[in-house]
Amino acid sequence: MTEPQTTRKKRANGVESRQRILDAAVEIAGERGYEGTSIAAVSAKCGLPASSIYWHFKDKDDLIAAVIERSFETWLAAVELPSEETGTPLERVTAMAGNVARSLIEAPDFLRLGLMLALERRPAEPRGRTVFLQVRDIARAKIAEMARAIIPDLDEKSVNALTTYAVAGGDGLFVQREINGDDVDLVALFELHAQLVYEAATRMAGRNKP
Amino acid sequence: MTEPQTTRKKRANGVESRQRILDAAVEIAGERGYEGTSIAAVSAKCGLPASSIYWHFKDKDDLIAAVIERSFETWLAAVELPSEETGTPLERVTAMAGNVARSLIEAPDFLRLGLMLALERRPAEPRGRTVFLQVRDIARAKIAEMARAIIPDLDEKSVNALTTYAVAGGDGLFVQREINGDDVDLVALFELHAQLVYEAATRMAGRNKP
DNA sequence: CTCCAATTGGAATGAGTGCTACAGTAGGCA
DNA sequence: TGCCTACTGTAGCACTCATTCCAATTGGAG
Repeated sequence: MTEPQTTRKKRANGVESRQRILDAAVEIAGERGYEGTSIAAVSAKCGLPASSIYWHFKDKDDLIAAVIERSFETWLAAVELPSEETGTPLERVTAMAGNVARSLIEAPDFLRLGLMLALERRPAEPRGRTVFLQVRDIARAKIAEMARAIIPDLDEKSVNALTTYAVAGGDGLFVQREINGDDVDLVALFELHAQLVYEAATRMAGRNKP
Repeated sequence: MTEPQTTRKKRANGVESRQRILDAAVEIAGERGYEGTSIAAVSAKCGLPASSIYWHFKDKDDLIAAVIERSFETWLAAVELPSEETGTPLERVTAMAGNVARSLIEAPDFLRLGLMLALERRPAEPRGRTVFLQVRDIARAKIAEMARAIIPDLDEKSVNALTTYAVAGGDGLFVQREINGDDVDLVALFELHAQLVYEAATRMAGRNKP
């Protein structure tokens, strides 16, 4: 308690301040979007003056990008915990979908904010939007890879269409829950989605090599 | 040409001005969202001074709500044109889905702007958001009604889940296209979606009354 | 013509915007 | 002890925001 070892104790509470700023920013940005997130509002919510925000972040764009990055990491931590490796392929896929659904309930900021940024198409694209799209492409690639692994007979065009469809379903179901609230059973709908995509995949594969 | 009959010819070009304002506003709002839509920007784009905008619309909120309403009507006109009444139920459902997809390509403003508003959750909800959610519920009810008509054995819980899933898929696929652009074949994916939902529906019905 | 209402033009208002400059403070290290 | 770096606080800049006021303009009605 007196002496920290590896990372020496920061002289001031700068790290904590940074977190407080990000906490405030993620809340406001999730409520009001990019333009609606004013430095003054973040400052008021976290109790730190604007100059502190500008000490920690280059500008507003940088702040929003950092918010996206951190909320992505939070979400990743929520998804990647358990991964059932047993059971039929359908069971595995369904379990994973349920897992993603639960992680989105637990840490929805990433996708909510990301979709808000993604739908905007302003001339000068905010860095946060770029970050979101990159990170999203990684998730997309993972799904595609899984599809190829489970059903090797699929041609690339089918893999592509199925992956797009799978991601889209996830987005859409998430949006439903954001709109209609807790009476949308996200886990059940994600599991249904996984099942339908899986069946479509096997059918597509069968059409190629019967 | 000399004498109009029912509605007398307006003295000035007020109606056309209103349209020009809405045209400019729908473009900017679709780019930048609610907060990003400034009266000054709309004024610059449509060539009319801010005072004219305030003559036609009570305030910014009123303008955005009007934008939503008009773009909804535009979209409705694009959807409701043809409706195949022949073929198997699956063919009819698929044809309708393709129709919706084409209408969304032709008139995407309504859903793009609506989703942007829907994802925001600011304390004082903008009127435009309310309008969007109401109008969306109507579309939802139509889908549910169609599901009951085509597959009468479905219990209400299944109808509800399937309807939510169907709408969510539509939203999600639309978002994919907004993000990834024209290399997303919206019509094909909507048709795939319709097929999968239809099959899930028949299976659910079979589980009830085999 | 005059009168009136519909519409436009431009300027002004006051609050809020992102952002910066800079002085002040406090902890770790010499 | 004093210096350096990390951070906080105040004040303010230049600009934009939504909104309002009011003086033109325009075109049909009497």
